[in-house]
Amino acid sequence: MKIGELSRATGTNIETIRYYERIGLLPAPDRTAANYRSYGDAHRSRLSFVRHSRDLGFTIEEIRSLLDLSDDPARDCGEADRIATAHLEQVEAKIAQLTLLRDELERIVGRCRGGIAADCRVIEALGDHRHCENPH
Amino acid sequence: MKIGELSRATGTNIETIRYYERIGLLPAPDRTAANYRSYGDAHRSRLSFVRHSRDLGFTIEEIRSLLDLSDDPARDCGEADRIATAHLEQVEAKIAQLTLLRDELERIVGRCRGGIAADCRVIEALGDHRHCENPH
DNA sequence: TATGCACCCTGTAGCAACTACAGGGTCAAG
DNA sequence: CTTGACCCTGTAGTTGCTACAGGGTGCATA
Repeated sequence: MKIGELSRATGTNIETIRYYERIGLLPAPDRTAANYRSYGDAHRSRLSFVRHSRDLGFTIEEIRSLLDLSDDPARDCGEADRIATAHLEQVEAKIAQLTLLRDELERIVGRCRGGIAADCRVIEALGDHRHCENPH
Repeated sequence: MKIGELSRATGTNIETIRYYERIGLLPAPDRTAANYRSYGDAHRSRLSFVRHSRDLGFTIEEIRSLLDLSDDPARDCGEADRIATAHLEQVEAKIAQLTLLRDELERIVGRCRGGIAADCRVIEALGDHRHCENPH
């Protein structure tokens, strides 16, 4: 399969596939006589793994570790669980932070009554942290 | 006030202050005889505005628009409200997305019973989107 | 007077994770 | 034989900083 097909099969931008190869996340595939990349099923499932992990918010380095693990089926699986657990904690922390932020924005938004900027409570609130009720 | 003082007064990295000046977010201050930047209260409150807005997740370009508005007190304030409302909606969308993601990660994490990678359900789940219950 | 240290300056390069060209080659259909 | 879709490499841009390298300034202390 050529790069365009792999791109469609996995929903990945062509440039991104080449980027993953360049940084060593995907192995370099064979080439055709015309120097086109030629992929097989192993490439497709590896790329799916990468995309799915990226969609779940794992970093490239985390994915690299996860791929190393799955490349060596004899290794201890606990490491994969640790990476995923740590990532889950990060996501939870991010949600908590964004929730505080949302509450603060809700307080700020809608206080504007359509006057002129000099009287704007939105601008006033942005300029002065003391108007906030939460740390953020 | 020199840049180090402004840095401490606003909790902003010195390099970041110079960066904001370079991209035109902060006006270039006067210089001392030794070519040191010399800031006044107007700079400090403008920088506080920028920092606070960044903490609330506004982009540099959004902040640029908000600053333009506050620089011209006669202008219509509705624009500030529109920017803040749009931003709030983005934050809400991000929270919703991260929540789906968290649910998915929770399903994946903890399924590992400490075996070997070949049997790892974490790795299996990452490789196959069909194990997911949500879009993400 | 020397010298040490904290502070300041400019300019450039790095980070993550792509994305977007420019400038070229290949291949099948009409 | 040309058109159009596809592929190649290499480099530069994106956001919002952060981190040097290599130098200058200013003040207190030995």
